[in-house]
Amino acid sequence: MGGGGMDSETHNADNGGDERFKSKNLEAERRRRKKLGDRQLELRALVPNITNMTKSTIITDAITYIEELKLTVEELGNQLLQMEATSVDEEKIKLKEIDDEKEMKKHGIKVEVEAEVNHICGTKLWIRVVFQKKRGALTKLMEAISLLGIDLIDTTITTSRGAVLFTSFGQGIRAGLPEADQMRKYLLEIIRD
Amino acid sequence: MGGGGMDSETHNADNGGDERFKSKNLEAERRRRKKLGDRQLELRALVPNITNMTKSTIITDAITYIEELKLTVEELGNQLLQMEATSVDEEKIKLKEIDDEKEMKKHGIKVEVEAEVNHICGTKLWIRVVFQKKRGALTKLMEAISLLGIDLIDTTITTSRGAVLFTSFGQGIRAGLPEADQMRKYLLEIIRD
DNA sequence: TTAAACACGTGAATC
DNA sequence: TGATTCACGTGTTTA
Repeated sequence: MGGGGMDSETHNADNGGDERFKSKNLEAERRRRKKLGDRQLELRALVPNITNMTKSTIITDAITYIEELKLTVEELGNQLLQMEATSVDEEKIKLKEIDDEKEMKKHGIKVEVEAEVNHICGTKLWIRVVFQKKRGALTKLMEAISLLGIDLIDTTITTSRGAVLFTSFGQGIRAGLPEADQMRKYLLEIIRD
Repeated sequence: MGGGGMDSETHNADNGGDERFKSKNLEAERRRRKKLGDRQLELRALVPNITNMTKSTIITDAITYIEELKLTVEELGNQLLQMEATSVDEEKIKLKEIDDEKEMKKHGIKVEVEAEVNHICGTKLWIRVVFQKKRGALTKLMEAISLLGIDLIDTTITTSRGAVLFTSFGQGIRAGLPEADQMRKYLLEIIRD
């Protein structure tokens, strides 16, 4: 930590222990340097990727760090935008489902799920299911019916005011078809989820 | 732009017009200052919110800017994480779709396939599919239609002599409904596989 | 030793 | 004016 450029040759032998000249801004300049040094230290502490301790490199590292952060922000923003764009449809669907639910309630359809299974003759049967419209519900219902071993001969599906009416005439393909009431309860469970 | 702290009192009258002393590192120090100044300028150019042109404030502004960027990155990351968490279902659906496709190929419906998709008005459309009866085929078809973003308003399914006639009146729930012919080909692929 | 980095005190400039 | 900032040349330290 060397002394400054203050002229060291003009040593004052005549002035004794007194100070030589003392610029007015000497102390102020010291404060300024101190402050600046502190700032640089703070900046250095904030930047993670430090290549060197020198003053120039601190600033350089800070620059590269800022650029990295900017890039990261941009990338994240893009990803988020893309995500939002793709999930807009999902949101719409959900909103539509809510609308369906509200509409259904508005029209006083209180019965959430209703199922009826009737044997007709032999393995022939008749199914009627009423439920609130919901994504995947119909597919699950048909899958369940298929798993019960029922072949759908003639089916009508009608959607109205957020409700779905499923009516079908079918036939069991296996010998041991379950009881009607059992099937009904099973289908109810499926639809109720 | 004043001259430096070089001792001005030790003025050399004897050396005439020649340079006075010229420290060895004078030029190097000039280069160093130049470089440092350039870095600071670069940093200043990179930071948008500049409160003051002074050297200290440039660094201060850079610090606050970095902190802002960090915060922004964190926020965006959290949002993205949340979004990804909510869109996991979407991924699951897609994976399930692939699985179902494989399973469908295992079951296989190879003959007698016919599909027709007609736009009616806006997102409303009419679908007709004829195919050979096979276990699970109907379920897959309905799931495919659901995946296309089509709400089935009114549907009739009739089975006769091993063939299935599927007729439906539906409506797209998403904005970007594919072209009729495209959907037709998609349904054909689903059924044929 | 050389070369680079640094802190210092100072004069000038800016507000 | 007075307070503050800056660039400069220098001596010293460090690698």
